[in-house]
Amino acid sequence: MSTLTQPRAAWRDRLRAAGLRVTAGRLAALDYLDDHPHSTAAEVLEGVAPALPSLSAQSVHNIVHDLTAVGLLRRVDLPDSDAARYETRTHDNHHHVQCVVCGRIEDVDCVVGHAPCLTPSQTHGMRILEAAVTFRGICPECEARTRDAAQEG
Amino acid sequence: MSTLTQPRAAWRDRLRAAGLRVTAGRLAALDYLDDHPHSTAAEVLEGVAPALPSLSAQSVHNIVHDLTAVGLLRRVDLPDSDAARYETRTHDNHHHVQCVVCGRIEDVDCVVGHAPCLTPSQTHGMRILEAAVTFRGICPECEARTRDAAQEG
DNA sequence: AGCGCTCTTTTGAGTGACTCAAAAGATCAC
DNA sequence: GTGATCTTTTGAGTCACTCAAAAGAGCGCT
Repeated sequence: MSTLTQPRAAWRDRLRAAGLRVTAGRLAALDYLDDHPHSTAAEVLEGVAPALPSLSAQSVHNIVHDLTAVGLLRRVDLPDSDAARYETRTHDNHHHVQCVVCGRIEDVDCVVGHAPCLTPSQTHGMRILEAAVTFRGICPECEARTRDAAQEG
Repeated sequence: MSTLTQPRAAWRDRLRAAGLRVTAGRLAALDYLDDHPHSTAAEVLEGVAPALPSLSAQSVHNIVHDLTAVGLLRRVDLPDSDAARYETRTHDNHHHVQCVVCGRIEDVDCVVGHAPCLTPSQTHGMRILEAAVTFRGICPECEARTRDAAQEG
């Protein structure tokens, strides 16, 4: 049922290549985040619990921290979100759209080469390394629901 | 010595217009944030303490929350920042550059009309309301310091 | 100017994400 | 298999922020 882009064997190789040991917790977290991008540490813990009930919240924090450090995960900080989120899509500098109503998060590719977001008008002398862009919007479902509610009134 | 863009009398009027009472804490917080943009609640508390030692941390949280709600302040959520930041520049949809070394934050105007950041390639059907953009870079001072350190090695 | 209703601030406790540290446990090179 | 080393666990602690009730201040009204 899952739509994993990386089989477990690939994760094993990438963990080893990063100099990290292959553990059940790390594989489970990578699998879960591959299938459920933009999850918080708490969500990873909950999602992994059925298969790995012994995994502690602490370990999940260690895991996402370590895997982010070696580039196997990317940390996503969204405005108005209390907890950090993580995803397996790394090194492609994509951005995110979030529905302000339901909180749904989707990826948005950044057009490499054009990257208009990387050329701000004034940089205060700073050399720009990257741009973190979060679009806030309303998804079709929530917009329809809002419209329906308005018509009923 | 201060470079306030708004005299106190203006803040009084804007507070009253928003239906809020004029209190010493609110005026002090507005003054401080006008002079020290992108400050956290803790920084506001510290900066205001000399003039208003009785003001509690709780009150500062109330103040920035309430003033943000009525549009007198704007909340800024920066990646890798544990605390929310606030500024008096509202309603002009500007963005921010942050130095990844020293953490310095500067404003970046958004070119109204062109606003390339508001037209992502795919929106997943979402109607985009706004884009929150944070540029990460290195400020001249930190770059020079890095260069000097490299030459010494 | 003074009274009093209402909004603010204060005080105190509590939540939730995350960190630090030491001991128990698992991984992997040999 | 065995042991050194890395991970996980367990437990305590920090920090930003919230909730709630009582004390206090602002301001409309007379």
